[in-house]
Amino acid sequence: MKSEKQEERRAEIEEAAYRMLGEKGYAGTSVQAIAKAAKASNETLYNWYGDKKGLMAALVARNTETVRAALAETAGTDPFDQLSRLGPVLLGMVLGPRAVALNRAAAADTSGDLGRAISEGGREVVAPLISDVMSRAIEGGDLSGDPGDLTQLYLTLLIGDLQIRRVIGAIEPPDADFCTTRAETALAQLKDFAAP
Amino acid sequence: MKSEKQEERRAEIEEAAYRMLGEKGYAGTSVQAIAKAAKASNETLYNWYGDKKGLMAALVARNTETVRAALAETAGTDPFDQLSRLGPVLLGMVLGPRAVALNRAAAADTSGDLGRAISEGGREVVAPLISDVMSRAIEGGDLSGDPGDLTQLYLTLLIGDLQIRRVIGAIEPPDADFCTTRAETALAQLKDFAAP
DNA sequence: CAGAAACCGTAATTAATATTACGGCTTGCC
DNA sequence: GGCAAGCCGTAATATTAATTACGGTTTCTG
Repeated sequence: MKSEKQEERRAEIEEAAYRMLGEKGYAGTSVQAIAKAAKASNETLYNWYGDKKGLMAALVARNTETVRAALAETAGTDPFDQLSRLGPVLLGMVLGPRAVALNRAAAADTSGDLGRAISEGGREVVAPLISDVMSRAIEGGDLSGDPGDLTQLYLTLLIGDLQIRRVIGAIEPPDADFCTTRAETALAQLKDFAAP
Repeated sequence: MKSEKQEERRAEIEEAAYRMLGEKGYAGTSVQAIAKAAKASNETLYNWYGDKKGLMAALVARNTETVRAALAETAGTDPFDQLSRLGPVLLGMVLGPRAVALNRAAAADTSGDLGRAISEGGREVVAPLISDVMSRAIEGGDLSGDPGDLTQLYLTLLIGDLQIRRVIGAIEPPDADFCTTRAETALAQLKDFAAP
């Protein structure tokens, strides 16, 4: 109700939740443990979030905001410029601890609610943004094709199956260099595919 | 020990395990439930597989065999022919209930053992197979580039982020048409990209 | 066929954990 | 100041599931 302070508290709690998820995984993270880590009470967590899944949903929402903000930072005039800045950031987030933890939680949710929430807050927020860039590139005569298709292709080339492999623990967290290189490759391939 | 009969029994048990995983997910599937479903005893499961993770590892191994066998079926002389037959099959398996169930189990395994096992039994069995096909295509003058790179690119174009989206429940199981179409697209893009 | 080993059904054991409850302290509001 | 609501620490409840145990039966094995 009193947004100022409580909002801050929520941030702390969700921070703690991320920390626990990262350390112990979804199944290994109890609500009580999160409460203890955040020095909050069990009661508060249940009052605020409803249940464990509700808490996860809140994490997803917060992460969506973070992603949106980070990508907004990369706005630019030249489409390729913007893509080359956006690519590594996006890849880093998609493979970063938060997205991975949330995807693992969603994988454990048989209802599929979390997964859909992630999808809506992730892909469906990012895609329009990239689609805009593609449209500008097409207008500028730098690419040809349908903006939506190009967006899908770019995301495929950029992310590919890296995220699933990261989520199941088959690969280690990548460093910044890797993300940069991969993003460059993806962009180069995109240009090649969709040359006017 | 007595391979004939016990092997059959194991198959039944693992069949039941897959069924339960599909219905209830990893966390929702208890070893007892599997035992009951397979009309086996708890004791037997623990004797044979050690623990729950061991059982999952056995499922992974069995699935590896299935994948290998299915892909071996698609052997052919013309590389593109083979790819166009192999693509839909591979995609169907990767997005099928078994692979999805196992990936979900691996996502819940903080040790990463299952994930690595899946990776070794999946990607690392499939990749050399495709790499061979690529080599033949290159020798025949139908493609150019490095076989390993082309394999990675093909897998990226074919699978992309479909598997993670499927694992978190963001998309429904695909039908055969979808797999066929997507495989055709991936192949076309590969040809386009790696034209000699 | 006898003895042993393996297996089934069923239950005990043990640990967590999601969720609820409660007495006491803080804090904003009148 | 005083009170009402919200929050903390702590504990109770209740359920679930991993793992172990055991008597009775089936199945090998010699």
